[in-house]
Amino acid sequence: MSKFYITTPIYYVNASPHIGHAYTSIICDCMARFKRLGGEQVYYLTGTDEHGEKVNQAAKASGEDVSGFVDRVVGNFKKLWKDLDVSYDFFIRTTQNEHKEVVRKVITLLHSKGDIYKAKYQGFYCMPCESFWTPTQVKDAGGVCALCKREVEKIEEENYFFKLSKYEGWLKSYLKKNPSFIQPKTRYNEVKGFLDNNVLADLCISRPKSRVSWGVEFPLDASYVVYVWFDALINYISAVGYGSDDDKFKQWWPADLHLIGKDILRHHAIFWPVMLHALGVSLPRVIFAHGWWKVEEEKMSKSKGNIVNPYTLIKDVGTDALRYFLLREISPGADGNFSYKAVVNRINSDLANDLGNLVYRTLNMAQKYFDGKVTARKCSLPAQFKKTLAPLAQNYAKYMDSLNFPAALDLVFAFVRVMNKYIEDTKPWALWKEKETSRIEEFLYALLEGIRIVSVYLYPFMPAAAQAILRQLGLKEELLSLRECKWAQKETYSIKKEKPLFPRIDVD
RNA sequence: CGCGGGGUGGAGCAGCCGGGUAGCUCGCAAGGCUCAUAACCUUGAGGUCGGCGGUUCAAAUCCGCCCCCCGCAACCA
Repeated sequence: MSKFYITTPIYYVNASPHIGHAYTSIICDCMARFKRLGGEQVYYLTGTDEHGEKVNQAAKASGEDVSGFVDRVVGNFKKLWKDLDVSYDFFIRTTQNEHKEVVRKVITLLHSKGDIYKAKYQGFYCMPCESFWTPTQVKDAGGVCALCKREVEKIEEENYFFKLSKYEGWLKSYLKKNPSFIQPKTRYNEVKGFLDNNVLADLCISRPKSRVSWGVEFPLDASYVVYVWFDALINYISAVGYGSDDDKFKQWWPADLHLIGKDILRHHAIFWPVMLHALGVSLPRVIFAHGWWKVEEEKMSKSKGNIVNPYTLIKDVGTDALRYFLLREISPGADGNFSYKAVVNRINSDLANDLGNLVYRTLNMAQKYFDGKVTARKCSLPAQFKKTLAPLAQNYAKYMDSLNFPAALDLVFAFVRVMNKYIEDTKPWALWKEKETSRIEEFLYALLEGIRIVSVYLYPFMPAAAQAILRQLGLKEELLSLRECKWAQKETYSIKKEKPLFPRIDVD
């Protein structure tokens, strides 16, 4: 049995989760569930990044002590994942001792290998960004922080540096040899372009406690804490036993997929691979950066006040419909536009009209005509089913593996539409008047089999709906496996019809 | 000449790598049906594939030039 280790970024806890966080975790959840459907052993890691001055300040701003504050925000994240049916296997917090231990081990090891050194640093520091700038960088930016354009502070202090520069050549050749390491392709090009146009400077990985107090204490020098990103990235290995549980680490590492947002591409595509290489640890197989949701064509931002709250959406449309919208509307590399109109439109046409109505009308006929008991009769696969089911079976996994969720769903819904058409073409209401009961039963059996198969394919996207379908077909959840996507697996159906899966949403 | 995306019927997108009748969803129009969530099914209207030029028997797809839009600040997936 093969394994699949998938990760979200660890979310920064200076504020509560919004739709973007939900999107990232839902993508990973869809992948994780898809892999489980295929019988793979999955380890789905998520968690929180809790150090750094910004967290400290956020805690102060809300009048809480830091550890109470982070606990509370972490609670918000965990609750959201529960409500969104995010099936992670482990939740790591960078404030956990186990993690901090590993961070210290990593630094000690890199130091012993000669990749960390202490140096006096002269330059400029941007407090809010926790970033250093050389005089040239500040000058180019016009005398301010090159990132945020705010005032910088001239500083001269000693810090610890990680020798990124030493590995620049290695990283370039690694990327050249592994063109699928960073996905999608545009992001790969971006990283390559960045490396071609810039010289990698060594990375400052310590912060004096006088300035940043909330962090992992630097192992070589108690007057410093570890730079928050250096601490954070290590979660991907500390969570699976690096430096503490060799068997576990061997079982799961390397990660098969680091899913990230495009904003943190450089940390994952440059710092992280070099850190691992310097440690002598193998690299993750794929780093995939997804796009961003715009809201009504505008960038989502706190300052614009247009942050979409996932809880409001769960309340309005439900978890499955929200997951479906986010995964169906755009494929993960691209940016997308979020609007309530688009959400409602998508739900009504795909979920209520096509899928929900198909299930409802089919079950209704099964009850009306056969009192809910439908048995296989000459259950050969209708020709029109075969025509769409074959490409579905053939390409579903391929699309899922490449995170092309819209393409996978298109295939599934093409089959849903074929079944709706099959009902029109067969005209069961006419057959009923002619007392052609055995033909109707054959027809209904075909539909029930088709719906059963659809429920399996939809499970990664809408786990609760898939389970509800199986339940109404009188089947057990264990049948959620790609192996079950074959025709005529069941002999009898005992229908237990419930309310429509997805009620239409009326807009006022 | 900074870097990276993008410009395809009313809207949103796929197709472009490996040229060969322009595809999907929504919307719109007409019709059909009634098992069904005013749902479903059929048919139709609607595109000089940003512009110009080149390669080719043939270009949305390859090459060159040009125009326009977005990101490459912060909060932040």
